[in-house]
Amino acid sequence: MARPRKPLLSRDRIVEAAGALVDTEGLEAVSTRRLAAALGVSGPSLYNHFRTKDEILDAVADAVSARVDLSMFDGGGTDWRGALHAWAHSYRDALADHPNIVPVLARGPGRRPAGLRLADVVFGAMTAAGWPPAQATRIGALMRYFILGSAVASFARGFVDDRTAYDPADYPHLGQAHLLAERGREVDEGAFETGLTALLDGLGLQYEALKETA
Amino acid sequence: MARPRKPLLSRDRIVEAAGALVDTEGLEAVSTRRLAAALGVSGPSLYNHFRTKDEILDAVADAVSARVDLSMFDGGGTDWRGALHAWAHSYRDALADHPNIVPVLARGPGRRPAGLRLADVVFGAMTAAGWPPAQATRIGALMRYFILGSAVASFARGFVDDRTAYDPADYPHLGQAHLLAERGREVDEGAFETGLTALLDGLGLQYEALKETA
DNA sequence: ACCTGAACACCGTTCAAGT
DNA sequence: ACCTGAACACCGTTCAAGT
Repeated sequence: MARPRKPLLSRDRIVEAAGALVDTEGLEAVSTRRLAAALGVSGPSLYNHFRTKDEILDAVADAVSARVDLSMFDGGGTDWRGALHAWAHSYRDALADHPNIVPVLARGPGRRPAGLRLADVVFGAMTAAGWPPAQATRIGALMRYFILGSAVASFARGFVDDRTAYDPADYPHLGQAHLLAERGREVDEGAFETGLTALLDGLGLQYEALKETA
Repeated sequence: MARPRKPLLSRDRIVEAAGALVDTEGLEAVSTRRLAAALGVSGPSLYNHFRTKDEILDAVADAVSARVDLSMFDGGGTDWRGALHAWAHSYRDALADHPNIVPVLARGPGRRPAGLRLADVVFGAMTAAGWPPAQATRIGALMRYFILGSAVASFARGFVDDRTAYDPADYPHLGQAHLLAERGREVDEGAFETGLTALLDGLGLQYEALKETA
C-alpha cells in the first residue's frame, strides 16, 4: 500500500481505539500489533504518530483525566469543602468508567496536560480559599492519594471469588470474604463516601484552627 | 546439568532474588530469563517452583505486606485511633522501602496470605473497638485506599524534573512544579501526615456520633 | 524431582523500501 | 509524509530429554 493519499491514522483515532481496547480487554492485552490490527494497519504504522507505546497509553489516561469536571472551582473559592467533595466524585466516576487505565494514570501527571491542569486548578482554588501554599499542595496530593487509591486498590476487585481461598481458621474475620467480590461495588462506594467525608471533616477542623490563629 | 543432587532453587531464593531485581531495576526489568540468570539457572527452571511469573511477583508483594507491623492491634482495641495511626505509618514505611512492587500490591489481597491477614486484623480490631461490621469493612477499605494511593500515586514521583514541561502560561500555579521532584519526599510525607490526621479526626467525629445515638 | 536446551507464539521498535 | 514487510532482540511458557 505504502503511503495513502489520505492518512489512515491520526493521533485521535489511535487514542480512541487504544482506549476501547484497554476498556474491553485490559491493559495487558494491548500490544502495538493488536492495536494496529484493530485500526486496520500494520504494527509499525503507529510509530509515525507516537514515539512509544507508553506515549499512547499516557494519551489514553489523559483523555480520562480530561473528562473530570473542574467547574466547581470556578466560583472563587468560598465553599472549598463542597467543591472538593463534588470534584472527588466526578474524578472517581471518570476512573470507575475506565478502571483498566488507572494504573497508568497513577504513574503521575508527568507530562499529561489534563493531569497537570487538574493539579493546577485544585492548588489555585485552595490558595484562593485561604489555605497557605504548602497546605494547598498537600491537599492536592492527599486527595490524589485517596481518589486514585480508591480506584487502583479497589477493595472488592482485590478479593477472589472462591471461598476455598479464605479458610476461616486462618482469617477468623474474613469468613464471608468471598461475598465481597459480589457486593464489591457497595463496599467500595460506601468506603469512598465515608473516607471522603472524614477527610473533609478533618480538613475542616484544620481550617478552623488556621483561621483562629490568623 | 540436569537434576542436581541438591536443588539449586527454592521458592524463598527465587522470591528474594526477584525482590532485589524489582528494587534495583524496576518492575518492568524483571523477566523470567533475567531473574533466572541472576540465580545462575536457565529460565524454565523457575517453573518447577512457581506456576507463572505473576505468582512470583505476588510472593514478592506478600513479603512486603508481611513486614507491616500489626502488634498495635493486640491491645483489645480501646485506642483504635492510635492503633490505626501507627499501623498506617508502618504500612507506608514498608511500601516506601519497596516502591516498585506497589502496583502489584495494589492489585488487591487476592490470594496473598499476608495481605489477607492484614485486612483481617484491621477488621477485627475495629469491630472490637465498637464499630459496626459494615463500618469496620469500610474503614479497612478506605485506609487501604489512602495508604496504597500515597505509594502508587506519589505526588513528587509523578512530576518530571524538567522545567520546560510546565509552561506558566498553561499552568499558572505550577510555576515551580519542577521543584517538586526535588522536594518530593517532603511533600509526600507532609501530605500523608496531613491526610492521615484529617481522616482519623473525621472518623473520630463519626465515632462520637455513633456512641451518642447508642 | 529438578534442571536443561529447543521451540512456540508472541512482544516493542527500527529501518529500508515504496509512493 | 505515511504506510509496508522484514528483521532484531527480546518476552512467558511448554515440553521432551536427561539424571
